[in-house]
Amino acid sequence: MYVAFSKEPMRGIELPPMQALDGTVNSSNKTLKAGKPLFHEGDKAELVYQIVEGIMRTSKLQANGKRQIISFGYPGDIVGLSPDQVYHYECEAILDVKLRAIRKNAGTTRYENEPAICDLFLHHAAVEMANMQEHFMMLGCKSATEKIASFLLSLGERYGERVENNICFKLPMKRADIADFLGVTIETVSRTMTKFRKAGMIHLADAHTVCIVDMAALKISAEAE
Amino acid sequence: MYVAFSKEPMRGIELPPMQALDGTVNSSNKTLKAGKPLFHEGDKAELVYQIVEGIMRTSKLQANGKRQIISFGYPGDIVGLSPDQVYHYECEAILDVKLRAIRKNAGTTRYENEPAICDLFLHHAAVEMANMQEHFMMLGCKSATEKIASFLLSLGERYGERVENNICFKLPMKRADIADFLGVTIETVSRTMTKFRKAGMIHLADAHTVCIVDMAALKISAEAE
DNA sequence: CGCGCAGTTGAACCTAATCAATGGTGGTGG
DNA sequence: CCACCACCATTGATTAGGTTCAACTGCGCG
Repeated sequence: MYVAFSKEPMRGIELPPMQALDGTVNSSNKTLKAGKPLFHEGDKAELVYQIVEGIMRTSKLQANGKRQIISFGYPGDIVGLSPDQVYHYECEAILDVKLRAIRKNAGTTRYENEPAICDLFLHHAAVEMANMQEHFMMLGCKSATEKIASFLLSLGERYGERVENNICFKLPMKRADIADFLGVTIETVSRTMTKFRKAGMIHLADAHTVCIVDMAALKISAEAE
Repeated sequence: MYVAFSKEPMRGIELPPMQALDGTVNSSNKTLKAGKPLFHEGDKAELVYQIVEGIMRTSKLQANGKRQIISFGYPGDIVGLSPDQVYHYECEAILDVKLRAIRKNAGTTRYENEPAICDLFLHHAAVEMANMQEHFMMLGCKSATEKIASFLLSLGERYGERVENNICFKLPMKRADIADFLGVTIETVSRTMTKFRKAGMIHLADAHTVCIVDMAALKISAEAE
């Protein structure tokens, strides 16, 4: 689910056979329009989902209105796992999404009797935790320039396609999402992207289409102290 | 394992019966002196541990030498879980610790055949992830003053004892650990603690013994925008 | 007694936030 | 079909919070 630095391949194929949920036909699939919430922090945590198609964001809100984006969820990622009976974060669609409900939390959060699902979730959680640890480095140790360079590199590594020797990809999220993911302001994201563009490190066909032109320079920007 | 805001009680008692590991007597227990490492990032991940006594820290290092403390581990917490065959962070003792090795990762990271352990780890992981999400808020959304106030409050809530109407507790870690946990400098930690002290919000018997004198004021400092 | 480490305090600097204005784009309705 | 509006992104000027560099203090231990 994490964007930052994961080398983990998508795992959508590894799911155990779909279960009938509540006996309701098709209750195990769901679609959601871009911008719509899947659940909110504090909602009763009934279902765990896997993203089949589209992109989501998970986030937490502070009392003062500030928001921290926890992760961007891509196909294969799992959202909604909770240690108790409520969700602990917001989850919204950034693009139109298709989801599979993997499991209904029928009054328990324990999985002793479902070893296949338990193992799937645990493995997913361990991957996610490793990625979250990378994200901590991002938030705690890096300058704004380093954060944005790292962010672009990680998206390029994972979702980029080679076009005429450049690595190109879409930035489906808004500048505000990137800002809240990296713990900087919208203005800083914008200024830094412009700086990279003017330095010839990236090319922006439009605000949401990035080509990494000078990978080496971008890597230096991502690690420079 | 997380310090920030978890309401989860200690879970040391919930462990399944101790397993014989490699047939070696007592190989399942371990002690470590303060300051000594349990494992390093990149080490082969053979064992998962539960802290029985003492306090640990887990951290990651950047190329430029900067360090991010991921968590402070207290008794009951689990360290060493990994999605693959290597540890992804450093783990060191802050005080002398006693550990139980819960499981040897004998060439696999999957737990389908051990539902009790899998469920234990998954539940722990879900708690930990919820706590990490709180830590993201800390790093991404809060000012230095808010970070340090929040940190003191969370320690007070969890480990504090009431002494003459104040909440008192030990800060076993160094200022540098707190700084690297919160993503600020040592000087900022020191200055902010002094500020709280001079404002009559806390009392410091020594640098590692805190009493929260004015809880309400500290809570305001932790949330003020 | 003196060394070394941890913590505190001070002063100058700098990065990124804030405040403010402008440019661009997509969608809606006249 | 075009005009208008709302939202998003960019850019500029100023400010402030936190870092950096530096000096000093206090304590534990050989």
